[in-house]
Amino acid sequence: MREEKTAPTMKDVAREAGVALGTVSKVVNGIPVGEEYRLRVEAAIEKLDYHINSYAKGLKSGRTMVVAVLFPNLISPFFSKLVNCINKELTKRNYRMMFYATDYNPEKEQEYVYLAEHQKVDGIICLSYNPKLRVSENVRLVSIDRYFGSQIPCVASDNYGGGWLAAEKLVENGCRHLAMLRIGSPLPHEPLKRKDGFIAACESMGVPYMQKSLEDGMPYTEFDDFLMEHFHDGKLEFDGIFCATDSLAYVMKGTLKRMGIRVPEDVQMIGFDGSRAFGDLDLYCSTIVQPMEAIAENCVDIVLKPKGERSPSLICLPVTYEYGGTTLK
Amino acid sequence: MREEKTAPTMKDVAREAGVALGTVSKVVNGIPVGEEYRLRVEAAIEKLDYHINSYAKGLKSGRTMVVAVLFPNLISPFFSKLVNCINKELTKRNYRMMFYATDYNPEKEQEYVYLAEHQKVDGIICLSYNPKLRVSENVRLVSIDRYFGSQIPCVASDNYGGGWLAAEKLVENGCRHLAMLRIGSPLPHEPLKRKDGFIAACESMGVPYMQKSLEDGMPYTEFDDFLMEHFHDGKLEFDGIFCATDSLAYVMKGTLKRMGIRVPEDVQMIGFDGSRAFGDLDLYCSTIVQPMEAIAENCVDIVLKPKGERSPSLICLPVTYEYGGTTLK
DNA sequence: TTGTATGCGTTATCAT
DNA sequence: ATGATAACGCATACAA
Repeated sequence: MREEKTAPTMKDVAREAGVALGTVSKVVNGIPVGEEYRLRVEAAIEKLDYHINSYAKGLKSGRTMVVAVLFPNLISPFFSKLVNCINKELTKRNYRMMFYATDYNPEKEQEYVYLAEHQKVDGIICLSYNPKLRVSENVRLVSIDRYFGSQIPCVASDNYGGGWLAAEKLVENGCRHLAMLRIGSPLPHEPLKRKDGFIAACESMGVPYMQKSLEDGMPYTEFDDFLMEHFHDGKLEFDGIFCATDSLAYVMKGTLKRMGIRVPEDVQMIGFDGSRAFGDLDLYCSTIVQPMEAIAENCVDIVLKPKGERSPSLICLPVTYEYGGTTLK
Repeated sequence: MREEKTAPTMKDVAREAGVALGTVSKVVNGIPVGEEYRLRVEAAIEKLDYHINSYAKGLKSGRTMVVAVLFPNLISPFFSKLVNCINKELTKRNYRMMFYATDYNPEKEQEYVYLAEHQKVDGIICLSYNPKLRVSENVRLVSIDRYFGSQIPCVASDNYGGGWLAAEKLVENGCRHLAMLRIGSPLPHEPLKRKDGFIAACESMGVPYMQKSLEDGMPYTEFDDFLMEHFHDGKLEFDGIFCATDSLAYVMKGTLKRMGIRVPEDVQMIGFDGSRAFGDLDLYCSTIVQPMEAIAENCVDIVLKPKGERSPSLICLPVTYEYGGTTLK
């Protein structure tokens, strides 16, 4: 009667190949050994269908080839698409991805950062809403969209440039009075710069603008009120709107339609993110597209850098404008 | 000068608490020890900020508290939402999720199944397109939407019932001539039953119907041709369309609009999945909603069942109809 | 260049 | 109930 079948170990391979344990280890890890030995070991590995035990390896070496990725969720298309890119990038480098959903909850974010550290991941990539996230010195952590200080590298889109570009494009398309709508997390983070860039562009071009920021918890209906306040004799006071996200632009498009205001004939609109229906079909609106692949690539590059190596504390990646039906062009 | 700081181990805790190593292990794992000892150990753990090394534990115990999740990608809203639910469900049970994107590639699917096995995950949940996926006996694997035989449990929506429900709802809304559009993977999988249920309902109600299946690689324009063939004198031959997915319904809505056919006035349309813009805003169409949470819960329940325990080989979960603008009600 | 021996942090099996 | 000790599978320093 056969004993309970258990996965073959290096010891088994060594016995099968008639070499020492250490030799097998070297072959497996690509350390040069005699041609003769290597072939024997490889044959034995093949024959026994041997695979290295990543837990034993991780225990011994301290490296686990796993990166933790912390995002609020996978529901929002921006998040899921970015996580998809990060995963692809990690896979390309033979790393695996452990995913944690933080649900926008600062305590969970902190808890999962600790958890991931104790789980001995090789690095953490997080998109955090916790302004005072703490992280141990031992683990590389890369932040997306939130700058935590010069010790923690942050990767983001060029939000400032994107805001600027949005204003420019609206004006290029003939708008003369702009407005910006956004939902303002009260906490500072990179996407806030969308507003700064937008305003700077307006002032630089000498174009009048107004803006409405909603505090985090407020219902979108506040925006409806804002629109109504500036709606006289069937006409809006502005002819171009920059929404801080595509999601917001999508909602406002509905509101405007209900008010009988035509987009883009009466008012043009630009969003931010580059979200597409079903991930790869139509844009929801004309938009400032974030370079997901580049963000992912930079995050992974940095998170996998050797611990000693210094890395930039903030990387801003260029955005582009894309037409999506809510502007003239 | 302090030595390179390294995480405290059970040994450190034991020394600090003045007890034996084994006692610490017991406390950590909730095995009863003397009150006195327990308190001392707990204090030491607190003081040293001790955390168990999951790799050492995994090496010894064989259990890793990690489940591998294999999906084609995280771009499609159906996938990302379902993965989000699965992750939530795993987290609830203190498990972690390792994610692998298979990119619809059968070889990758097989490779990642092997990889996950060798990585000693406690289970695998996969949505696979590989008809001849092989999996070792040692790992629990749960399949979503594809039945691999009675040894591998499969969780799916009640696709047959969903198809039936779609036909019923269209007729209820006044349709008298139905059509079904779908992109047929040539391989058998549960969603194929959408068609079967639809047809059975049509025949049971005595309602005439036609259907168009596209082979996997074909461009959607084939559907345009199909519509044109059945478009005479500004009128379609049918007044109700069931699309096999919301994504398809979304595309067809565009096509119909370009043809000057009004939805839902001229033709009503029902999709399948329950996808929402931005994950939680509007439905793209009237649709048969898949119960994501229930699917996730069942997958996780089964995948975490002890190895010996038998589980059902197929679970079909009830779907619901939801109005989304492309039907009269 | 190859083989041997030790230890990584845990769990589990024993005596005590 | 507690404590000493032997694995778990691998990497590596060191000896041959």
